[in-house]
Amino acid sequence: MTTENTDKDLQRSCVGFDSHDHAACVEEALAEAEARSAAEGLRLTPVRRRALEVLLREHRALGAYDVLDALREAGFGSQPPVAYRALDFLVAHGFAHRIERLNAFVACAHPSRAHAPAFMICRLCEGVAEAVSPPSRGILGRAARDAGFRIEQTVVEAEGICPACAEKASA
Amino acid sequence: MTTENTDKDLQRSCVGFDSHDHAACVEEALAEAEARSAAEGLRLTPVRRRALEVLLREHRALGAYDVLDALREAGFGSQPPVAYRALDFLVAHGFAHRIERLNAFVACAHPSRAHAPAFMICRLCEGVAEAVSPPSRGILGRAARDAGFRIEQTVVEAEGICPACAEKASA
DNA sequence: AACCCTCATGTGATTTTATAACATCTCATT
DNA sequence: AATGAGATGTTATAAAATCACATGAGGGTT
Repeated sequence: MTTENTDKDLQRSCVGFDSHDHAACVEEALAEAEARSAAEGLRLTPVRRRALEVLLREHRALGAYDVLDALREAGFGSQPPVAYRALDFLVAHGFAHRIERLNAFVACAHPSRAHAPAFMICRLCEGVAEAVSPPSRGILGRAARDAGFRIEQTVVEAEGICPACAEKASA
Repeated sequence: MTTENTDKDLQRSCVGFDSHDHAACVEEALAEAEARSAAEGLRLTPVRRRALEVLLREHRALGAYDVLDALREAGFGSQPPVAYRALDFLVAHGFAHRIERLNAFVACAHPSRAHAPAFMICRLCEGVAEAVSPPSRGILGRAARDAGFRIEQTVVEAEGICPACAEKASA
């Protein structure tokens, strides 16, 4: 985690897909998560908080075992359930999302607001951008209405090339 | 596979999500696949054909290992790559789709026509319905255009309750 | 304080899903 | 017959996820 700054910086520059003050953005998101947890009686325990921090810092999709490595290094348990349970909590309460396509997880970019997330995943830099989507619109909403299908949860993910990587590739 | 006719019938009645002459639908789809393979020089070999037939018959999402079991029973190889390779071929050429949410595969409901598929997955009967979607519309298309993201592939899946199961539940 | 209850954590073992690596086979072409 | 590309088969292993069970930490009650 400390030996690959070049790679990480590339990823960050690509993620979002715009640049920003990342340290501040992590702090802010953590503070917001704590505030909401307090308000809603959620138990954002040390492991859970740390797992969220890891996702926020990396700012891209991380596998459960990547998170587990980080948690182990931070002195928490070292078995898979440790990571999966923390991630389950974060996903269940909207602090993070699961990216099905990658079997991986990202911190939510729009926490504390109900939304059906849609993701753009860069195949080259692995960056993940989250778009807010008005629920029940688009093809799925229409098809569901036509079919009489009751949607409970949606998975909307696009894989492709982000602007930064496209530019890099063409240069 | 032969001892659960009741369950399978329930599933079938739920899938699509409408009823139809399933045997004919399977035959038709296989014939169509063969015709297209011949036309495009694709090699729809015995294993691949059989894998497609299995998916068509079940008419719901099957895990790779379910398909493998069926292939083994049919006298083909019994190791995972046998199923994964056949499924890779089917997916690559649009005869089947992968359902990321379920780590499973379904036969394509609209083969021989380019489309970005969208799925409705019933949480109760495991039925899967496929909607045709005009490419690059809806939330993803808009978000991608705004972000300058070049979409190569999309995953659009909704999980919920199909009409038949909803009716059954409320009855 | 002692008790109880609930939820969270830690660990070992296992299951499920997927791929790597390599030998053999098939079949069209030369 | 010789070649070569693609398909198949097998062994082994990797990657992702869950099960089962013991322990622990905090509340609330008596």
